Amino acid sequence: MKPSVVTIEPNGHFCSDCAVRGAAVCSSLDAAELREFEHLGRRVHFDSGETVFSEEDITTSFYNVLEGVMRLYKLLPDGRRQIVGFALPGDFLGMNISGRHNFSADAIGAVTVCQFAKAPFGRFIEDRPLLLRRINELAIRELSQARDHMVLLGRRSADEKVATFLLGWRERQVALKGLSDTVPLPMSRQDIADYLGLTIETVSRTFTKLERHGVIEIIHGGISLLDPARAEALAAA
Amino acid sequence: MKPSVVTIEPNGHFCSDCAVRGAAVCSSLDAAELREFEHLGRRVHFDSGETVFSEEDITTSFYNVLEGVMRLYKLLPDGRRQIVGFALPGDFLGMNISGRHNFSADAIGAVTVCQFAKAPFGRFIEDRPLLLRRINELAIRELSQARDHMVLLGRRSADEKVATFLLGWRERQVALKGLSDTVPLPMSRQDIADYLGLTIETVSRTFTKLERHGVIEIIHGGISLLDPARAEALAAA
DNA sequence: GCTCAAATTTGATCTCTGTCAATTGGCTTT
DNA sequence: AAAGCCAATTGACAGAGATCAAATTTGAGC
Repeated sequence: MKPSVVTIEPNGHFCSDCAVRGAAVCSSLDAAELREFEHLGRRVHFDSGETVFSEEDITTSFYNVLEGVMRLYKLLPDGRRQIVGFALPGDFLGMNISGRHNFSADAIGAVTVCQFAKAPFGRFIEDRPLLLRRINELAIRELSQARDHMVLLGRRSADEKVATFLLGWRERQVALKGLSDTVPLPMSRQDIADYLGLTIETVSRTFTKLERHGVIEIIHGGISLLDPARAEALAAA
Repeated sequence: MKPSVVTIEPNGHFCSDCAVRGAAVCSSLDAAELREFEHLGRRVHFDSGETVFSEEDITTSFYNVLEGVMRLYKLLPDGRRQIVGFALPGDFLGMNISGRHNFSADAIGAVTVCQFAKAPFGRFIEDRPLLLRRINELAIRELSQARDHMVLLGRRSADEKVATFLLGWRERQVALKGLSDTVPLPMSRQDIADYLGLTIETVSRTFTKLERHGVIEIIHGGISLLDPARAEALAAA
């Protein structure tokens, strides 16, 4: 939204104690490579609502999300928006073949990324097939998720969409922070609507309905999943 | 649909005069590698309607489409279907990280594929980073297409969906067979509906409406694009 | 050419979700 | 605490596309 005010920590971070080490691209590197890799990336912070990169921008960097949540979206000429995904710690952004980003990304809440300039990163990959393999793995995983989301967008009802979203989001939280039935939802209702191909009103009504039926409880900044089994049933339909 | 009757040409085909050489994965191989590669793949034919592989099947092979069209789709438990793409000559199928296919694929009309057993193909890639790079490129391109399709499914009207589909399909035909305003549509209306997240009736009505307005002419086995400019306008909206 | 089945088109109606509008709630600023 | 603002909720209504149903066209055998 607003022009980015970016804070670059000049120095003093180490991959070896990186929060996402193991989950991220860098999991394919050994200790020696990691030390070299360290010099390629810079930690960069973004404040809530800041845009990290925009669709059609020339790709100058790749990004490894370290902390926070980002929304990834595409806009139609008339302003309609489709959120194509939410990025969480461990996600790797910026791959493309056109040399331009094919979606926009902005921070939902405070975000920290590990930013790599495109050229040196490309050179680093060159003779590290394992890293390329890892990147390929991530791309294929995303492709699979994208296809799942197509099914949701094209063939599921509003109720199913919302239930599926809540369960899927919880799943990701669990993978990141461990099991809990309290699901934080840092994104707005509008974000959820644009992710599910619905309107904000329909999302809101569906949340209310789920709450009335005792499936969830709407709490500040998220929901509490009271009846996971019923939610699963709604999602599968 | 029916159990597959597969014809394996025992021998006598050569990558060097393969129709998709250059467009496909193999474009990254040099002459020497190609000769070795030749022994890995077998040409296999599928008749119209035959299933090449099914979602959740253990992945035993990769496929390079040589001729024909395939529909790639996912089913919900209750039978609703979402077609996640159509595969044309040059497309590479079977990549996944779970070891299982994450969609089903069947032949629309007669199809020829170049089939590779998973293990030897994996070994062949092992020490050929260029091939891996090429596969990665294809995955990333598909990912980009998948995201475009999410926008269509989530945020476009029926008219826009159909117009976008016709233009996109024509584009692929052009890339494959050269420019023509006659667009063959080998897939059924139901397939188109399941690709666009619509019903067959809506697709049919939209075709009729486009024809009434002089944008297309519905011809045997396809359409003729009478007014590409107006179609573009409808698609962009 | 004739028959039967399947695909497509067309029509009538319904309903889910969108649109428009007003209200409520939460948070920040003063 | 009051004012102002934005996000979220709720209500009333409308419409795009789905559903149900029937007619028509197309294609495969015979």
